[in-house]
Amino acid sequence: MAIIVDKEEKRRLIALSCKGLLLENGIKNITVAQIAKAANIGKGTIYEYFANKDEIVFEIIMLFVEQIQDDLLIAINNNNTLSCREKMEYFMMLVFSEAYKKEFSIYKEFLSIALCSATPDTVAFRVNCHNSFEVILETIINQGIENDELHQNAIAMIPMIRYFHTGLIVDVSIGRVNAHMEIGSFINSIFGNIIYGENR
Amino acid sequence: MAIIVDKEEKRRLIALSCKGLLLENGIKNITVAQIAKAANIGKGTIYEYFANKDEIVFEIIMLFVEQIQDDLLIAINNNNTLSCREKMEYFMMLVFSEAYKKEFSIYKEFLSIALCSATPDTVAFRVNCHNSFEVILETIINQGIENDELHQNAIAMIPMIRYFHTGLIVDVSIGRVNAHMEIGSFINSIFGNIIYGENR
Amino acid sequence: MAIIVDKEEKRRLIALSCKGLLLENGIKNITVAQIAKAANIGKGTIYEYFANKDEIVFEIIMLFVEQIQDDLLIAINNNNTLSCREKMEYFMMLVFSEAYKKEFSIYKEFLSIALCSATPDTVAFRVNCHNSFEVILETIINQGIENDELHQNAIAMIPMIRYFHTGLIVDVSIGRVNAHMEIGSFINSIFGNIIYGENR
Amino acid sequence: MAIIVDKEEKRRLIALSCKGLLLENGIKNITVAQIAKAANIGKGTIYEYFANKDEIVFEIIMLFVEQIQDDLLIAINNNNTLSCREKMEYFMMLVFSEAYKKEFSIYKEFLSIALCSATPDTVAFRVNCHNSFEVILETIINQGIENDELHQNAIAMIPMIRYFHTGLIVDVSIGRVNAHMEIGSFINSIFGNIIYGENR
DNA sequence: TATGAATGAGCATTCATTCAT
DNA sequence: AATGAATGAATGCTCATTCAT
Repeated sequence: MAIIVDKEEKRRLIALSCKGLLLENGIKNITVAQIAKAANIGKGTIYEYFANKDEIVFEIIMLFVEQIQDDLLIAINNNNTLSCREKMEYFMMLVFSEAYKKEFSIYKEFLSIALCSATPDTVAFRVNCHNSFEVILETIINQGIENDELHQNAIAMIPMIRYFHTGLIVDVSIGRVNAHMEIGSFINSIFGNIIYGENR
Repeated sequence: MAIIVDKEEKRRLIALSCKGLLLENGIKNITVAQIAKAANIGKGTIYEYFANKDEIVFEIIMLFVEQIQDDLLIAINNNNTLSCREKMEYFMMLVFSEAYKKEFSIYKEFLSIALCSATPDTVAFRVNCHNSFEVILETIINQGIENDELHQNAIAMIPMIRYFHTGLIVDVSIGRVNAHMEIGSFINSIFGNIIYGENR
Repeated sequence: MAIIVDKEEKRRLIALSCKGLLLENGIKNITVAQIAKAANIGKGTIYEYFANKDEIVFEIIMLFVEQIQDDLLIAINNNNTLSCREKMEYFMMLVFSEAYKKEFSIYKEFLSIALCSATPDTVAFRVNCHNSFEVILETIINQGIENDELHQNAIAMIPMIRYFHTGLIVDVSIGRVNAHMEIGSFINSIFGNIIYGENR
Repeated sequence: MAIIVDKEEKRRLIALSCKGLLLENGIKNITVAQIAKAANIGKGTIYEYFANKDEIVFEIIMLFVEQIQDDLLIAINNNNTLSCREKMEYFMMLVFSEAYKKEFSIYKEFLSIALCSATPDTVAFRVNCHNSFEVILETIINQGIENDELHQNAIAMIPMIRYFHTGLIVDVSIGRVNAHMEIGSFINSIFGNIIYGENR
């Protein structure tokens, strides 16, 4: 009896074989030939599982981003000695750390691609990223509320934090911005009860 | 004697002729042949004024972004009846408005390109963008401080607002985010004296 | 299963299809598009078998020069009624004959290219040419020694004969030199026991 | 009264300004723009004195080769302590010496160009080169005859020596030939009264 | 006479995708 | 199901030459 291969499973396997390739070359410079070689299959076979190159690239990126998110989640959950504030700082800094240099550049490439080609798939994936990100933030903030580090209404900050974080990623990539300092100020303004509006 | 041309001036002129082209096709799909045609000059002439294609594209983008910033500045200064809060909202919403749809997409493309190729020129330009943006914000916030709409320390918010705004641009481009709503919440949290940190 | 092609064999076939093309246009004016058309394959296919245009051109030239050498060898071996002196004359004259006009011009182009771009491949090939040339000369000279037409030490002349011949090719190409006459004199000086140095 | 410039004189002057340029870049990579800059005149002006680029290049090359020949002549005449044999060796070796490395490569380029484009001008120039070369050789050989180093008939060797020398230049450029050794053997065979033909 | 701005034909090379086997 | 040979459209850039001033 012939082996029936689960297409979705095979897509994953192909994508998985390319992680190293992506880290070495970046998304932009990858070719289908390289992917086929890395996955140890024929070029034609790729097209049995993916409609076009973009689909493959996307599958690999998804794998990556999910990986980063898992890392974040694990890192946060495994550090129960940290305060909410510390966790949030840790959480926001992780992608800027030296250890994540290559992953960071892949993430930037994802942003770059996604910015200009908002297909239903990219959108869905990006929404999914948001959610994962927010779940983690929620966990952290909830702990903060329990610890009396934060008010109940801090949950409402989540989208804003996300925008801040994304914007920071972009500006760190482009300009001469010091991520650590900016995150420090930001967290300070949250936890420091700084009031900007005049109380009238 | 042959005509002596002001190179910098000519660069501008060439770039200017291509604004429409860029709006139609987007940055990614533009070719040197198209640029030459749009500027009504020969392909070779392009290379008398620009070292390579990237330089031309960059010049055109600069023109665009500067235009947007000028529009912002004028819009803010010409609306003296608006409160600080209204101005800030207006300021943050402008790029998302229907009238700026095409310019918005050019700006996204700039971000997309800059994210993955941080040349000294892109960095310098991006830093310059920051500054212009911050100058406008400062004007708005200073007015708010004078009006007693904002505390003195509100000036410190500027970088954060910028990151928030950039992040929002990215997420609006990629995901299903409602810019108007998010900006509303954000401004609310600034002007509403919402305290997130527990007062201990 | 897809067809597996012998790359080396295919290189030869492609080169072979271009012999006529080269003879018509000369090496300098050939384009990859022409080569592809002559070989009746796609332009991209060329690059499956050759790293760049130079490699293709080189392969075609090799084909030509090998052909000339084979012709020489055959001509020499098939004319056993000729004396050593006659054979040597025949050998040196062949490339200048009307029948080899086009091949001669290809050889000149090879010299022209090789003169200014001594890659390892050109060098190896040229060394190989030397050797073939010398093998033929050796055969001829050995026969002369057996026939008592030449001294034993005549073998030592081989490199000098080769330089003479190459130099003559260059000068015939460039100046108004009569190959037949020059070869005649040269052979005369060899077989005529002419002594140039004073016997002291 | 306007200055009437002798066209031929101006051609020379332009060519002269480019000697350094040629030595740096080689003939192949030179552009008209570079020539104009080096000569400190406009690009258009070049075409007042030369019909096309080839003509300019040719003028520069002529200058060079003449220079080399002058050097040779001077070197030979200024070394009156040398024997005829030593002079001939010196004469043949000069172009291969380290001091003439760049000039040698220019000469190779000349050969390369001339091999494939035998215009009346190139031919005339090449013939002229022959003559200069032969004049020098004649001087050397005549001295040898006076010194009893050589027979009267040695004069007849001149063309052969020239072919040998040209061939050697080509082979040194292309293959792995040791000029010094080959010249040594050649001179030895001339001055050593080696007889190749059997005395019957 | 001198200029230098403008030109555009010309060309090697890449790579996603197809399809015969 | 798997393959990999074949493809050809698509594009940035150079540079000799012209010609208006």
